[in-house]
Amino acid sequence: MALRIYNSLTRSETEFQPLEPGKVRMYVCGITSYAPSHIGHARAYVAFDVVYRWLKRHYLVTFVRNFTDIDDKIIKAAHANGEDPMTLSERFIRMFGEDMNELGNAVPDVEPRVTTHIPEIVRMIETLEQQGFAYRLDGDVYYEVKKFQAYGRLSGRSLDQLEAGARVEVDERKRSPYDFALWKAAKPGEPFWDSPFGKGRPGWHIECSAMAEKYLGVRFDLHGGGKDLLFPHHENELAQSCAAHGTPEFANVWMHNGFVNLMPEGCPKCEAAVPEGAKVEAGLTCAACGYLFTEEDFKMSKSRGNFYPIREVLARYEGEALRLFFLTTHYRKPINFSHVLLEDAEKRLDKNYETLQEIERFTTQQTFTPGKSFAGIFGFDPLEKFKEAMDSDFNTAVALAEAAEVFRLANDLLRGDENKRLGRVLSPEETSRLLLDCQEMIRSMGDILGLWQAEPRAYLERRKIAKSSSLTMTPAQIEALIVERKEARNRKDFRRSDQIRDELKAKGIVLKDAKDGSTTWTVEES
RNA sequence: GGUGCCGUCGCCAAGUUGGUAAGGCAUAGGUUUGCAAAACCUACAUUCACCGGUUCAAAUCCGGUCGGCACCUCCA
Repeated sequence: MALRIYNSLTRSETEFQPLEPGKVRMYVCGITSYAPSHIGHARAYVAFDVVYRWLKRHYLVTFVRNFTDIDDKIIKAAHANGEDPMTLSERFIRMFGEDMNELGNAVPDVEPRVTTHIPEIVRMIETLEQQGFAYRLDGDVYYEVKKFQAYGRLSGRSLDQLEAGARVEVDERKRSPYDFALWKAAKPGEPFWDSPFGKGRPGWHIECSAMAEKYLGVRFDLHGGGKDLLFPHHENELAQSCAAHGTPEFANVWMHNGFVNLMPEGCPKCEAAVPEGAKVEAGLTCAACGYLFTEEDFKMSKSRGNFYPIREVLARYEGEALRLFFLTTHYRKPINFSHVLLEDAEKRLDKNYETLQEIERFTTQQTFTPGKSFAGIFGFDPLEKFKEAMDSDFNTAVALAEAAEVFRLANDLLRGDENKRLGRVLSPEETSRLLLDCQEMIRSMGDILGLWQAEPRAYLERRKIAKSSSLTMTPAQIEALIVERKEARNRKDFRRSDQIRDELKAKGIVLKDAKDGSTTWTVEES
């Protein structure tokens, strides 16, 4: 089956055909580095990371994601704390890199910055000026949207419609309120570069056009970003690039991811609206379902302005859990951010790693004999269905369902008694071989989704430590009680052994007895 | 005012070129266990906001109603 992608430009899902056989060139709009990146960024870049990984399976991909490192907001933020704009920008770029790493996102092939591409930008503005698409105004240079026939094609609006809406503040000097700055004259105290238009800096939009051209050419395959960028950012990029290149097309396929919505003023669990005048604060319960509001819920409601920094989330949850949470919803649909859902994702991930650990334990202790493959024995191939899901406009929700099937089968195999699906008992050798197949499938799916790549033992150990922070006992004390319980069990003193179990349970520690007689412990999440 | 999206089990969420409802969490019963935990098995939407239409057949198409959201201004 061929890969089909929803194209914002045509508003339809179509089969993907690279411009150049075997190769894909993609551009994704990066951040403006003036503040810590938020969960909206996290979702967008996880979504496009999966796109990148999937495309890499079939093509030689060049992935470009820029940094807009000079901009009004950066200058403003820098002035606010008496810092050099470049220093501030650099700091947030570094933070962004750390956040992306925690989320398991691959590093793009090129991460160009505006400030190191001023000549390319200036050259493009000059071209636009020569072609009659730009005009100068008091040291600024503007793009004249009326000169570009197809303006509005991407976002599906006409200039007439836009002007009827008229929510932009009107700058009387401009020929149209929708004309946008290609170059901005420097005000005193602002950073600037010399140019034929005077001292100044690039406007927003032009940097992406110039850098895309430099690294990907006049035409390329994919252009991505958040839904909010569709207008005006992408519309303007398209207008600039086509005008400067004298071509009717720019990116072949435009992809836009849906938003992360923060919870409204209501209960995060049952979504019951908070009655007028009622107080919502941490420690109170929801009248409808009894859910206990936490500090975070409250904070989230207050910060509807999109500011939930990635690192605040990562301080409490595994980056991989946040990733899994995003992937349970198709990338184009909006997703509601909530702690309840994130905890679900984290629990699911913990169980996945427990299964992976069990597989490892079993298969390293057991030899296997070659024989029929997984698909040959079970009569179906989860990997094929997984691929079909990915080919359907990157349907990670369905892909995840296929992965869940493999995990269930692996657990079934690990039980060691009659296999329910096959209706017979498998030999250890056969079980081992099938488990290795499962492991291989999970690794392979995970390689695309950016999940399940950690060493299970290391992951589980880290989780245990993270969850232990609220514990009143040290691991050594716990281990000592486990030893005592084992002795009690050996002499069949179940009263004492259960007493120890209950004691630990009360402190949030759950014991797990394995078949081989060993006992492990996990921390119950509060 | 303009443009677009969405409303599927208690919660999250697939499915919309029409053909008889994926998966996860939760819940109930069972197997297993000295007891647990985990795991596995079984059950859990004759129904897809509502109303009407097209059709042999609709969650999927058409019209309408109600409800939620986004964009048109910086924003992933």
